[in-house]
Amino acid sequence: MPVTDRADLDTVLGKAVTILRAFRPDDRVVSLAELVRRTGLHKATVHRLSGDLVANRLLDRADGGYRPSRGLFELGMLASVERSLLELAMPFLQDLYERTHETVHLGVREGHDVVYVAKIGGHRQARAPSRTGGRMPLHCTAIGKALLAYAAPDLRREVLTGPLERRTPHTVVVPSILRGQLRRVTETGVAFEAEESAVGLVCVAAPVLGRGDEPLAAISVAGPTGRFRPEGHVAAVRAAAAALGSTLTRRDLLR
Amino acid sequence: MPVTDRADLDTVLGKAVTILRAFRPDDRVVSLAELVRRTGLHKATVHRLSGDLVANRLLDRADGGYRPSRGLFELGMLASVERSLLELAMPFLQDLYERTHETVHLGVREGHDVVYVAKIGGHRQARAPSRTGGRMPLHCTAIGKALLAYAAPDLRREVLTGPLERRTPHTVVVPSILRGQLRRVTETGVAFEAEESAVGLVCVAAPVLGRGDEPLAAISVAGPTGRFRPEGHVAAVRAAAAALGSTLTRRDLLR
DNA sequence: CACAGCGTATCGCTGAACGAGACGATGTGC
DNA sequence: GCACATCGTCTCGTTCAGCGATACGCTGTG
Repeated sequence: MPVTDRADLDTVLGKAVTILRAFRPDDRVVSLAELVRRTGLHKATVHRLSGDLVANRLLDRADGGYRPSRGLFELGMLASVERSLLELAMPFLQDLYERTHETVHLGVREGHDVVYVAKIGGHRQARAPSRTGGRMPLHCTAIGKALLAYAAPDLRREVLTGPLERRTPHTVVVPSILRGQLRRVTETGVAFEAEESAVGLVCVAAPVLGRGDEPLAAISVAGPTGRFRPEGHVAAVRAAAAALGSTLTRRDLLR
Repeated sequence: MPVTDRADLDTVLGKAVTILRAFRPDDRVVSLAELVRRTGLHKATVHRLSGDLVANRLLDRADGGYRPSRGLFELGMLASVERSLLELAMPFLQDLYERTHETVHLGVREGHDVVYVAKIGGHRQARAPSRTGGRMPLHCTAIGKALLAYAAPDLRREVLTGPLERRTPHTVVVPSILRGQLRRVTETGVAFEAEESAVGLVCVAAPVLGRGDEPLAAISVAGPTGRFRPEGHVAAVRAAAAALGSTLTRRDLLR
């Protein structure tokens, strides 16, 4: 029921963007027919526009279909805000990784989702569904809870009253419980997640606070259930987030 | 004289892409007038299309202009080849960083350029002009030389006979000298760069070889002139590249 | 005050984009 | 073997989205 940010389908540009967004992170190639199905556009239109997108180097032809190209990757990296945030954050994420040797995430809020700006991990990387540039609902991830706990009350209310999508059997879908968790986050400065977004994954996160009201981002450390003890990394995550926060404040990263 | 991949300016899509590509990595916001100047398109056209791009969440309005948005970043991350390469490579890049604590790059070839797919660094990061998603000419970077030395003879000839752009006083612009360097690269398995792309920056790289002829990518370690001794990292870079190469081969990263 | 540069808005004209539909190739079940 | 479905590609007449010349108002600036 969200006012889906659906692109304007009456304009060429809108259709092209719709086609691009029809690709999902995990498919290698998508056939013309599949694109038609996903977008709901006319076959001839998708055929023609896909051809144009290839000509403009936003898509590649491959086997029996299309896939997003390197040119699209390059374009995406022009997003200045993400890039400068990423570049400033990288040293701190590296430190954190080196201290923990677990999967480290950096995420920002967009609507009711968290968008992962960076994900770094080593060989024994947890099987996390997160991807750089990917999305997850706020309410079922540690990063999301960290962002939500420190966000504007209006936003928090919105999320708490809206439907809380169940991702795993452990996802917290009861508003009152979630509210309690968020209160604890503001008390302790860290947020936890226990297999709420993906089975087998636990996580601890801390918000990156700037001068403004809304947190600028959040940092998390994730690992597999069992071996990984999130409590053991509280100090490290908190320190990394705080250090990044004061750096960003000093550099005055504008909204 | 390269058949510049200039987008088709007779189509809406081509113009839109042209506008997007008019943004440079380092500008925060770009005014309408500046976009008009850079693209050569009509003022009214840029005005209208920029509006459409904002409506489709590929651009943001900011202060007195536009800038690439988070939506564009997300789209870019759909590029599957880059993403899967990046995800498989990350652990090895992390190891390399941890061993060296210097700036680590992963790059692939695109035309006569290297495109950086990843860049990780710590606090004492070298002041490198490289950026994730950015480009550099092949002939003046360590990664580029590594890719070039192992590339198809045709490509090597093309680059060597074409103009060799001078980036710094140290850029190698004499074909015969460059050819000699490339020969040494194939003999030793590593490529060097000494302030050839940016003053104050030295670099050592090794190719990531797969089953095919063309190298899949290259890995480099970079640091500031003076303190940083590239020779000291030869073994580490070579090891990382080899390990990644065999992993990619095993996983059969196609094309 | 004159002028230049900017963002925005208007408005007829025209050709790019549209989508119904045809067509050939391939695959699949009977 | 045939009937049928699915797919990618292409054609073609219609029409409306996109076009750009032009105008306007709002800055600064000499």
